Amino acid sequence: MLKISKLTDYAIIVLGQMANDTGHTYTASGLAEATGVAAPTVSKLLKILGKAGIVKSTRGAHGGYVLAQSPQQTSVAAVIKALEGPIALTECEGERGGCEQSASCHARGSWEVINRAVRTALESVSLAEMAKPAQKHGEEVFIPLSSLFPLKDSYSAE
Amino acid sequence: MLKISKLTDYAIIVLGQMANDTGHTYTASGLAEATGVAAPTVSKLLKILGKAGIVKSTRGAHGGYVLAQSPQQTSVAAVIKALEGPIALTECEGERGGCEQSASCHARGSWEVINRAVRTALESVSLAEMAKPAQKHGEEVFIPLSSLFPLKDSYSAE
DNA sequence: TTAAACAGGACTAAAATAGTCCTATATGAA
DNA sequence: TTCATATAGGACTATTTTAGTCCTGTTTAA
Repeated sequence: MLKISKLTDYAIIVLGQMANDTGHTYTASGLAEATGVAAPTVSKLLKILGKAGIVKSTRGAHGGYVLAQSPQQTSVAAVIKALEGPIALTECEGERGGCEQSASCHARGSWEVINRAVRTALESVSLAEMAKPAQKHGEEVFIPLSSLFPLKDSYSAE
Repeated sequence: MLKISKLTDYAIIVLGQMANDTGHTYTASGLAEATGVAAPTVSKLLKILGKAGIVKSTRGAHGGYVLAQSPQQTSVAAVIKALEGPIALTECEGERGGCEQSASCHARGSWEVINRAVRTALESVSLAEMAKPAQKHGEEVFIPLSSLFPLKDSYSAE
């Protein structure tokens, strides 16, 4: 499926909650209650997000989690990457020799272009935008996706 | 995972093979041999692609499959859609009431923007481009992805 | 010292995918 | 008419992923 996992979905919701008050330290159980996501699940994903550097944790009494960066600086891409690994629609990226489909895989380069497009789209949306309160979504969303396509340029620049 | 399934991957490879000679009628077993994909698997995916109208089939002796449209007219998005359903990163699309995460899902509208971006990226790449013979992919791929972002416009036009 | 919280894994259950196989139907040719 | 070739459709199993829970250890404030 070309879908994000539920864990990633929950992560966006939980992080969106944390974006409401970046000065506050949130506990896992508190976030679970606030979002309706099961407590062990919230705990699990916060640990992963902690390792990825998306949230910072404080242990011990009065401990908890805060966003490591502002909601504006945290991209959806980073969250997906933390929970699901690098954003690529096919396996044949990164590792060499994984896909030895004889010589029939002319498609690799094209997949890379597609991957890049998807990646850029996801990098262009910040947590702040995802967390915005309902504002008649569907007709009034203005997200700066314009920087998306100098694709050809970024390609040759590499 | 934000990945396409193996079946979809195979489909692109098989369709790429068929794009080589649009006048020729290919049998499932012949395509299996040519691509290295297992015969039952090729057979399975061609049936699905047939239902979706991406290939046309002829039964009986001397039967087989041909592309229903030219490789230029067949988009990667159409192939993914045929095999995996509508392109959407989250479930909360289409059906109403699937995601009753209380009121905490402010994210829906933003997901829709992201979905649209991904969908557009995939619609912008044709089978012809995926099937191109190796041409130093990675520095020489010119794909018309420019039409991608009148996103805001297409939004309000809905 | 104790209670509150995170850290790190281990583990089970459920769901999705991958892959194979069987039977039925259609078609062209001997 | 019969036979070989192919697709149509679906059932089925095994494997892999994902989801979700739980346990044990460590840190810290009161």
